[in-house]
Amino acid sequence: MSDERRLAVLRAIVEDYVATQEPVGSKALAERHHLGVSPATIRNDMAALEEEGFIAQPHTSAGRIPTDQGYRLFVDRLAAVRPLSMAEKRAISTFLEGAVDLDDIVGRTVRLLAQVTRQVAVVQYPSLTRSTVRHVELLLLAPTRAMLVVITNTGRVEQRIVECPVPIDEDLLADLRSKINTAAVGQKLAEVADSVVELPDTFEVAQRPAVLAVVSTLVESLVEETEERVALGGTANLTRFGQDFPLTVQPVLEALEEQVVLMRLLGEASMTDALTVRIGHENPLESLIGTSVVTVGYGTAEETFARLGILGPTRMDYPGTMGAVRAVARYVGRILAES
Amino acid sequence: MSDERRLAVLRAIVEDYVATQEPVGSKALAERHHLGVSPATIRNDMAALEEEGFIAQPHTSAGRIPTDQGYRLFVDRLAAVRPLSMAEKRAISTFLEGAVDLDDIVGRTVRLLAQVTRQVAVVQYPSLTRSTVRHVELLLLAPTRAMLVVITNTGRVEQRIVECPVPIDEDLLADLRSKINTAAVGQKLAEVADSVVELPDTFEVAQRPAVLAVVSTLVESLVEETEERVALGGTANLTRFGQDFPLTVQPVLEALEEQVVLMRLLGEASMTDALTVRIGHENPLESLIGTSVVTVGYGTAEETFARLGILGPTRMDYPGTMGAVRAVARYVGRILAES
DNA sequence: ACTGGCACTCGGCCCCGTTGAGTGCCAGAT
DNA sequence: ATCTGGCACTCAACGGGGCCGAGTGCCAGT
Repeated sequence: MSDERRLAVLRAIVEDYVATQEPVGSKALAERHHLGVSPATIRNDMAALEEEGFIAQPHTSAGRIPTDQGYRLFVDRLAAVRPLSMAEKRAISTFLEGAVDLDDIVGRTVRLLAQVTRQVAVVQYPSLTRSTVRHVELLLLAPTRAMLVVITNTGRVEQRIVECPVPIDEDLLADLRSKINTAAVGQKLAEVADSVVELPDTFEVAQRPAVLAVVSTLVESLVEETEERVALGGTANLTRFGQDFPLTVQPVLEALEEQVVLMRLLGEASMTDALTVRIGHENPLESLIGTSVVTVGYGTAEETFARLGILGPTRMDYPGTMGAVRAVARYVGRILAES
Repeated sequence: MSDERRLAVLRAIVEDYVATQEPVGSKALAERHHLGVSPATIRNDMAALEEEGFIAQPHTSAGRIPTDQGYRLFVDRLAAVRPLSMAEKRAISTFLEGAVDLDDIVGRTVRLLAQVTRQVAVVQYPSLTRSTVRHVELLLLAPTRAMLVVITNTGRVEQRIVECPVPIDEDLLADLRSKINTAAVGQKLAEVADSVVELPDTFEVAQRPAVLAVVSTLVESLVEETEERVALGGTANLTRFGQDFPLTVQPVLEALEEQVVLMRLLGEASMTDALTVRIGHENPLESLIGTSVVTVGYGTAEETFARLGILGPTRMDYPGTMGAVRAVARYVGRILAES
């Protein structure tokens, strides 16, 4: 029994099932995909595939549907990422061109992804961990109250209010400002803490409390704000999945409301820019049975900013979805590199 | 036929239907609510109520359910806003106390509302139109590039990059900064444009291009950023509404993804702080048949910052929901006033 | 190693009778 | 006048029975 044909049968099953959403039987398979064998032969192959755990039958007398394992094999060995048409590419490009700031870029991206893939889209904001400091500004709001503004190379701006134990004067502030900038500009956020920790020592003792307040707020904000943000869109697409899926809609919606969960879905530590597909049980959440997650990193050639991707039922069009996700990621990376 | 009893019957129907989600019949009504009359009498009242359009029967031989008009009457004349228990109030208070910045406050509020009402929650960010300028800061990033930061009394911070046709020096910038602040601080955002428009005239001709660039960016940003933002949460609650509602889940989810639509839901121009209830067709969207929107303004005693509210099926617990929405709004207003 | 044939299983569908909640109406009671 | 009890009627929901057909596994034959 040819091993190749068995794979062909699996591929056919996945493709048909994804297209029709119905268990696919040997007869239909033999007709629609012109593999030159009879239904009976296919049945034997199917029996073998089932034995190995790649497909299953919902009821005794029904067709087969792929298991998570079956999809996995399909994605790994049978599916080529389908590139997008020129028209699609152009549409993506022009839609993203119009963005005016970071929020807008991310917002557009998430809408775009949702629309193109017709799935739920998730986009991480460019990671602060990897971004560098472009400028740090200090403003005096009141004698004992300053404002700290950090601008990153990815266009993100974070601000904090610093309450000072003692009054600060403008001269001190200016001095501090320039020293902080000298120490921090160009550094990755994570490294800034080390660079500024010894700054207070360079000031007179009387000034140290104020300096310390500012520096510690800076360090604290960098650590704290490193927490990643995530944008979400296309949840309406969840309802497209007929009557079988809705039982799962609830937990999925719940999961999607938790930032932390979204972060985990996007692949946690796996900070490569590789296109990854997590199928059903491979996901870190138990409540996501029946759903797959397709993600990829985006950024410039040199560094990955963050990840984006989609979430949908395991029975999705993997080649097309993967192509769309990858294409969108590329354009977003390009746009961000320009700005 | 006593008009009062007819109202009592309507109230009973609404209450029972909201509780059970099933059409309510005359017999059950007579039993559960001890109005001292027989089912037959109630039937007569029901017939009258139906005649007037307050209730309807889904099938010939089924109980009655309230119409949108029926709910309207219920809300207007029969329902008292139910105040929350001490425990609930305390929970709200402590949950909101922990917030660290504006985003956090809004985020917590939306989660809180969703949880307390078990509906979809919507919270407008404090309106920039009504807020005032607390401080304007100018930083020189490069000789022809400045950064403009506007801090409002509601804690919101907006920043813009200003590209200058000619180099600016620090002295000019300092002068401009102080003049802008003198003119703008304390003003409502909408009024700032008028206050600063003549500023360029007070500078030397050579400096005007630079000043103009900054001022026009300021004005532009104030106009543009007046666009309201909205936070959304609790969409998972949409799935609670059994099998009849899900047909409507799709359009609702779609609607909720549009910021503009959300803004309209929250009541557009109706910038009072009054608790308002829009029932079914009263909503500005056709796709929201079967859903009601309960909103209220929040802010300080003097001014309303924005609105917040929830969205759920017309068959909701109005007294409880209204109470919860109002209570949350009060606490949010208080928190914002403090900070 | 593949194919055609065959018996078998079982979910989906349609038809149909039963059930029971709920209604409207009317004649009688208060 | 107003309410009540009784009564006939309607109709959605439920469940059982029978049919159909897609799909399977197995086996004997090419």
